Amino acid sequence: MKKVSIFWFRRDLRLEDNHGLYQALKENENVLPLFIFDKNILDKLDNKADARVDFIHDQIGKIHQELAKKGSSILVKYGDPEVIFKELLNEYSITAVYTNRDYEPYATTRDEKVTRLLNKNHIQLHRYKDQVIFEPGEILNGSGEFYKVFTPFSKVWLSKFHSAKPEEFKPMHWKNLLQTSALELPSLQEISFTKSDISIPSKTADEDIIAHYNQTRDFPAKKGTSRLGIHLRFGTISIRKLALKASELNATYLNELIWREFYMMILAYNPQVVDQAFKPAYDRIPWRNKEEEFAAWCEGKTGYPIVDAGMRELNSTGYMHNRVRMIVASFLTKHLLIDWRWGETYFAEKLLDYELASNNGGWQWAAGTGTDAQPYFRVFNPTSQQEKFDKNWKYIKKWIPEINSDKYPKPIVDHKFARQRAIDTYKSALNQ
DNA sequence: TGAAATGTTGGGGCG
DNA sequence: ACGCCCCAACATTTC
Repeated sequence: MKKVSIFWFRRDLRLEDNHGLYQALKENENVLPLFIFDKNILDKLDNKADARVDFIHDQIGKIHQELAKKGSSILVKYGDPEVIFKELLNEYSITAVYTNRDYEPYATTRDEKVTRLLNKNHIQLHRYKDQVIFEPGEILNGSGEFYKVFTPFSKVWLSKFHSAKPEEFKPMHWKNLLQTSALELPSLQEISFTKSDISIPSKTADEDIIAHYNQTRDFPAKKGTSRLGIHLRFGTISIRKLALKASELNATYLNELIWREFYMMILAYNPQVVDQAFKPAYDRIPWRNKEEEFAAWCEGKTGYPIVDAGMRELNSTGYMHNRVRMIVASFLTKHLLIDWRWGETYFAEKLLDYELASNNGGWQWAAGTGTDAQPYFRVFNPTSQQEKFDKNWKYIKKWIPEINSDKYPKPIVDHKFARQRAIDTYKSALNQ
């Protein structure tokens, strides 16, 4: 049996500045890169033309080609990771396994199982910090507890960041890759998926966009946001490089990266937020949950142009501008009084840049149920939001061509009425 | 990273 | 010059 060390790729699909890969190559010879299409995750996706799976498949293909140039290859498997590792133990003499940490509830459980399996075989699973600047537990308050409010968290984050800037992991010791002929990659069909017709934007972060982020980010008709979400999700860019760039270019943008880590930390310490309000009292709200209203929201037929434009952008591109995400989330939870979990699930299915921690945090923020939440009586006015952020109707017209015709629906509910209903409903639920 | 209602202030018109 | 009113602009409170 061939003696190898394994580097297990997950949400870090790049060869440059990859912490775990760097360590594996530095400390071992014959490093075999591995990727597993995780059946546990993929089986839950109903859409078998999911652009994210397509994207991952493409990225693995690119890594495969890059490794071939170095005389190596990536081993790609499809199945339950624990089962796959059992098989690998029979095929290879494994000296160690390296990987980067992932803090989501499922990932944590999976990694514990794999750790137990490997340890039984006297193999270590070495895990490294790679997808964040500061991971859960690194930023705590004076009493050693996690922060429940963003602002003090961000102050500590920034001071730590400025006192010790992250460095790129290089040079990579490529000579320690296992030299092997190219291993076969499974096709999309072999993992039960097909090509999506949604294409993923390139990862070249336009520096101008980041530099002007604070001035342009709120206007959905402009190219004012980086659209790097999916690349942060799957690790096709390095958070270290991006955070350094952000700290040079735009404090507001850097702040968004801190929000990302804030919500990752909140999720790691409070895994129950996946399906419960961070503030338990808010689970007493009697959601109306009208199916037909939810359908109208999903389809972009609420009769509120800024809401409908956002939902249509999401449905046809897998992306929605961040300002509009807040507006549609406020509308669903406040105007229609539909459970934030319904909206969160819909976003999870549609958003290419879907990140559990951020999506959950954002929805709980909008619904007013989360940490550092907006008070429940803050109800976005979809009309004034539109007047502020899309006053020339440019974004709206792009996504709702029939906006001025009689085909466009009348408002699903009167704003003034719905606002009052939301405030009253929240108030009486919380006073119980 | 609200919005709407209510309160305050101060300038200008006017007797 | 003064008081009064109106009202816009801004500030504060309330939901």
